[in-house]
Amino acid sequence: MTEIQRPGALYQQVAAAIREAILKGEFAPGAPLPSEAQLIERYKVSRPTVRNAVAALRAEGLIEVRHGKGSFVRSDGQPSVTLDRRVSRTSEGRFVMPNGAVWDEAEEPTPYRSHTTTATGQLLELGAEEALFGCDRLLTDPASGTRAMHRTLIPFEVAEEIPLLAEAPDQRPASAYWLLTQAGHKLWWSETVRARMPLPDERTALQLPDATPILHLARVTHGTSGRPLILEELRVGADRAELAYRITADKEPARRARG
Amino acid sequence: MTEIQRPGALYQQVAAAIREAILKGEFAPGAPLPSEAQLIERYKVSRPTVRNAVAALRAEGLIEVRHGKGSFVRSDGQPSVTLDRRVSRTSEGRFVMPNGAVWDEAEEPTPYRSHTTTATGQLLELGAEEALFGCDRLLTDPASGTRAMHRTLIPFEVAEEIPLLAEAPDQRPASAYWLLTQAGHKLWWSETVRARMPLPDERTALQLPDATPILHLARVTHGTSGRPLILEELRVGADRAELAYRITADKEPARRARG
DNA sequence: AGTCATCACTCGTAAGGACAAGTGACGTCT
DNA sequence: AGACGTCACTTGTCCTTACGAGTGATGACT
Repeated sequence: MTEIQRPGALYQQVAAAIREAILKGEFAPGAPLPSEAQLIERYKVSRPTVRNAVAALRAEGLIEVRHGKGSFVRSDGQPSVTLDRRVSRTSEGRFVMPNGAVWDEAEEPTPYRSHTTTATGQLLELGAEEALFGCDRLLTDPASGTRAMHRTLIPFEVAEEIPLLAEAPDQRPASAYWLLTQAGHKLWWSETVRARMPLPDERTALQLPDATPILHLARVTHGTSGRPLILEELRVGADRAELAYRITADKEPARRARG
Repeated sequence: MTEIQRPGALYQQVAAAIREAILKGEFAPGAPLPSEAQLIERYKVSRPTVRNAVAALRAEGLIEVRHGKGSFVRSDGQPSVTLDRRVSRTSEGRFVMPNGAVWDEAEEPTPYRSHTTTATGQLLELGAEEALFGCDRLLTDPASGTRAMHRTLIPFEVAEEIPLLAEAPDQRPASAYWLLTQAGHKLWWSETVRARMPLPDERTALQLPDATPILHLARVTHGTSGRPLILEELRVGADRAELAYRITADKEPARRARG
């Protein structure tokens, strides 16, 4: 290491030096970084040290490494898709998902029967092991290449009350909303948002690059009856998508807290 | 490696074996994993290979490593705080932030003068380098230990029109909302949500563990005039916090798209 | 001219050794 | 009994060496 000795570990000094160089603009977004061999010579350190530094920057999401080609500065790029999470209705009363147009289904969805887990049971205000319909979709946005995993869960009890719902649990959510409305429900939704690192299967299914978290949404449809009607889950790579909400002031007192 | 040879790299096989063992419940959340030495003996591989495998699991957020103590299974814990992102008003019309009660300010906030960047300028529908007031806060929730970074940005032009706003730009957002309302504005908000890996300074400020993304919110306050009034940014570790929104159907046609 | 082998470059994987540094318990000394 | 040093354990850092594997250009062969 030819330079500073400050922050501690050698590889961190190297990482910091490269990070500075990038942020200073010495390496433009998309441009290749020096190869490992060059970094070894530049900073007079061994290869593991260089690789350790590169790994750190990779974990930060600052660079991207391609086998056989080199390391490249990641464009600090904004997400290319904004998912508008509002629910709109046409003048005839039909539901329109603002982003419904851009999503394409990769495969024909096939509904299945399953049961609530502790997590999904809590969101649906049911116990564990309660029967429900499920339907998974892999959505893609051809324009941006964004992928997302969508899951619809409908409790048996709810499906039984809405005949058409039980016959075709593979419908898109907007259809289910319409059926529920025709059954006399006035709908509203609660949505929770989390971010976490993807599991290995999510990484491959969503084709995520390194150091890319996913946004994990859970939307619960509420009707006029007390209990939740539908649970939808959406998982999407945070490198590609951002969410948009609209908020208006309401008069209800604040409640809710968990922990 | 004493077992399977399938997926490719040795360290990935080791990582997969450990991952399986964890998910199978062989190691309970919070329990210590075998030490590196034990893993070396168990799988008959070298130390770098074991460390590589452990590093992979760490990047997945599955385990946590403490220097001098060992590796531990991370509790797949749900976030301990749910941030209700609604805006409520009391019967007198005052604004109440649902989570305002739990947040504590670590230091006295000091407002400053700054300028829009391309990112903040776009959200405020201003150009770059436009003058504005800024005020940063480090929020903490003593009960859960959750930390968050909050920033308020108010364009000069807006502050000039609302006298009290310009005199005390360090007020909490609810106060600013109140002043805007008294100036005749009927408020609504648009909020965008992103997730990304933290920068080094965010990691330390928010005291984030490894492989923990942050949720990055941008809330824009809109009034009766056409232009945005306030921009608030909130950054919080996704291991501790989740977001909650309430959605009602509206009749506006879908718009918006970026990319 | 077109096809394909080769080569030089890149990063990925794996092993081995050595020492530093954090942690906690045990045992000795005061 | 209490304080403190030591020691055995843990992970962290760093080096050397070697080979495997993906990529693209060069050049020879057909």
